[in-house]
Amino acid sequence: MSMVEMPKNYDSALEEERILAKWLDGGFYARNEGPGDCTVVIPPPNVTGMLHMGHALDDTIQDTFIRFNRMRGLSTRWILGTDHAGIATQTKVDKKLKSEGISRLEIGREKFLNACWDWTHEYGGIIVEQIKRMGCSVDFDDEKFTMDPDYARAVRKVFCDWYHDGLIYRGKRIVNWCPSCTTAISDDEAEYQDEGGHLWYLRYPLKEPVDGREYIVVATTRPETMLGDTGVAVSPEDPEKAALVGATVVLPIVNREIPIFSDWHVDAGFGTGFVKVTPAHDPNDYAMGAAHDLPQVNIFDEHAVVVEGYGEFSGMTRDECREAVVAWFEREGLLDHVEDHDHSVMHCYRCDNTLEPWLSEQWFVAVDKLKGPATDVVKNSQVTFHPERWTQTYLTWMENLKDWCISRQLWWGHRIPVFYCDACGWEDALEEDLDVCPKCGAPLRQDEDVLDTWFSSQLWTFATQGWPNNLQEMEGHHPTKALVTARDIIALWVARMVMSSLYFTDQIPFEDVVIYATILAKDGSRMSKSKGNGVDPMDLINMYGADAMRFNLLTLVTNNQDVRFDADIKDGKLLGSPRTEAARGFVTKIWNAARFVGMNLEGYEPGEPSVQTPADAWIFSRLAKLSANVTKGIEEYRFGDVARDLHQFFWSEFCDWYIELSKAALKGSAEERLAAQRNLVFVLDVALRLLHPAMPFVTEAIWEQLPTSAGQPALMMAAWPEPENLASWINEEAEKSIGLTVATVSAVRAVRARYGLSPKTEIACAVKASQADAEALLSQADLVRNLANLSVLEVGPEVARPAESAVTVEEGCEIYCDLAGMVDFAAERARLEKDRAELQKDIDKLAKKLSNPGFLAKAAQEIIDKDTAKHADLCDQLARIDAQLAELV
RNA sequence: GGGCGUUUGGCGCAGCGGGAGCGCAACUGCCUUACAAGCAGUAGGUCGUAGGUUCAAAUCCUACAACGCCCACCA
Repeated sequence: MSMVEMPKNYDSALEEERILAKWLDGGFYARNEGPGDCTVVIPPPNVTGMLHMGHALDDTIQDTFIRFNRMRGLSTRWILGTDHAGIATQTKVDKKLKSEGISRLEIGREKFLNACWDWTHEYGGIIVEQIKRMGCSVDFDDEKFTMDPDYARAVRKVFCDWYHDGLIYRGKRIVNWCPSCTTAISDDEAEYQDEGGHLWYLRYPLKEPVDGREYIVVATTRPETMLGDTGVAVSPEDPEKAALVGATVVLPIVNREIPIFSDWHVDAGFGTGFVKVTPAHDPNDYAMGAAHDLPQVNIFDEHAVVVEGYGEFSGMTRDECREAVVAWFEREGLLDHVEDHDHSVMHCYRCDNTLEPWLSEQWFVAVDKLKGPATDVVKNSQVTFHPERWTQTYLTWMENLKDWCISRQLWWGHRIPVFYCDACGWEDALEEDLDVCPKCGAPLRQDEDVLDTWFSSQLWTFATQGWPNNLQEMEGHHPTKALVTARDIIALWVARMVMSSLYFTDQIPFEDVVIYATILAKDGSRMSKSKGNGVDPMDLINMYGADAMRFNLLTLVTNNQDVRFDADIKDGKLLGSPRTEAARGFVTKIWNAARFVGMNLEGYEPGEPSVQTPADAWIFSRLAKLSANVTKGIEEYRFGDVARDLHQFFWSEFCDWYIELSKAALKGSAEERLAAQRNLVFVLDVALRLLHPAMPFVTEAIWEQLPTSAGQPALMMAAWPEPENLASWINEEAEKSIGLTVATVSAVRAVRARYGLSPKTEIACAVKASQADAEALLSQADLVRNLANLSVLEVGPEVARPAESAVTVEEGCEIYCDLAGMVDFAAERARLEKDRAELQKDIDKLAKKLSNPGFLAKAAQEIIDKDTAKHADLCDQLARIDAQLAELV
């Protein structure tokens, strides 16, 4: 296809496939060597499913940033990978197997892991294809996975080093246990949900009456846990109960004798002021139990079913047990009363089951030594958050950080590399497997648990770059430049990467953390599968093209923390997205501007751009400023501003005016035509380069047709228009001069529209302007005549106003359109009077301001000067309108 | 309970101390050979409420309201 043959509409599906193949075949996605480094790691998507709008936004931002830096010649590489997402994937695979009538427990660990790998390959492949279709220039030839052998070695080394350095320890703790997934999950993975519940007031008899009291009353939301009570606590600041401290309670049902003691955890004002203490089933009670040496009685098994030894209650689930216990108390007359009580309950973020605080043996990372350095690098701005406010989120989390439970009772994940000898009690963390005990020779047993997914993904910036075996590979490419991610994993992931990277590489993992807004549905609710209101990025690409989706997404990148995505969805099907459609309109606009240039290239010879007309000087000046704004904007991650700047320039300046202005020159002499061609090609070429990071496909498709691309491999590898190379084009006078042209043409067009005069009707126009302005305008008299369809254009300081004319006052000029015999002047009079009233209002306002002594005394001189000039200008305009009104009969 | 964000024309959003903007939608007129997914023009807002600071407030401060998010706690 040549530029002359470009079809009217850009076929995104056709071009995207072709261009993508060209980029991939060209090997352009591999590392680009150069001075300065811009290595970026993709936040690895979970292999659990398809990409959603969050990924689309995330990846668009990164790709725009990467393409920009690649064009600037930096050493760029965008590292691709996916995350095994332990619990999430295991849940999905479990479900899939269950639907086939297969149970995980039946087939065993090895076969189950094979099923997980199959799943990973299938969905990992889909995700990679989707990333490709978005135009993301990641290094597809070197895809990482958090369970790759190399990666696994890195994970294992980290575990062993921390184990031997004393940062990893094992302990019996209360953890958030999911009885359905039968695993511990971290605090960060637990979700609180408010639920309506009850407070049951239970009577616990005292062994010996105290001051005549035979029983005390405790209030609880979880009566079933009373089977595990080993104490009753009161507040130390509760004088009424002081006498009871030290007394003994006989726990109903189990007849256990338990003490009453005082502890600061207790709030005397809540319930009865007596708290039943169940150290094995509540984090606070655990702490109290530890402080007061209470036994820990575990009443639940891993499925939250009551264990043996509790008579009729054994074998009951939590809920059954609750009912039975309450019934028992009621029957025995020990149920004092019941109140409604709303409270929040922890749920598993995966299966949504109610979590059970459960005492079990788990592995932990001690964070004391890690949090200090990780706090410092953010406080001293080595790591910078964009927008800046997320710094606080990070620091607050870091400050309140508790030891991290890293073991999970799952199969899919990195198995904990701790080996035990049951014969002699030997135990160690090993980087290589060992079969027999080095001490006694007995067979060894490896820990059954796997590591939390975040334990492996915390190494993402360096374990994807050769660490620890090939430190050469990382050299110069770590720290990475930017991490672009969602705010909900600042704590889970970002913070942990900082901690581990500082510990193992002595470097921060990245310099900038870019937090993008959460994309919400049109009505402000979260997009979710269950609601069926989620937008599939692939649907958007199919409907509007990847460039349109990307551009639309970039316009959404502002300081906001949420954005509503304006898409209509019905039953999970995308009906349309007005803003993406508008973005596609922009793509089409770019395509057609290029098509115009292509249609006018006959006789073109390569050559430098040159200023022939004020319009040339003006567009070059605008282009130079655009380059500066776009460059700075991308450097500062202000993608919304960048998108708006590009749109404004290309559409409102280049297309609406420069192309229109160039039409006359294209019809001029051979020299004028050639100069115009060269200038059009030049501006289009630079504009395409500036647009390319945001809209890679359409710009590449056009650019390869441009004469300036001859002999060059691809726009994505072409040089970035550096602001300093264009700065000499900046020309304020030219911008002013085109301002006059625009004002004149607009004035005539407005007059036409106002009086319903056809664009085909020629109008005689006269402009009264200063000598300098008149000269500037006259230099483009032909253009103005053309654009406004004028029969005559008269310009000068002494031009006379035709008797029956419409007058526009703008830019210090008076623009007269001779309308003799064409219109009703009563309307013109009314319009002028309306203008006059508005002017008068502005003048009064300004006059008031300028007569305010406070303003004159305190305002900056330049503001005063500006307002004074403005006031004079408005008064001048008013005088002109008055004069015109006087002349209108 | 602590923190954060948002509130600007019908819709989606910029602006964040000196005369209220953009895109879409609306209305009017144009099929002007790059583009009707276009062009030209018009209309529409006392910038959530109430105070305060300032010569000057959409913009800064305080309180309040609505909506949303995060963290903590809830025997």
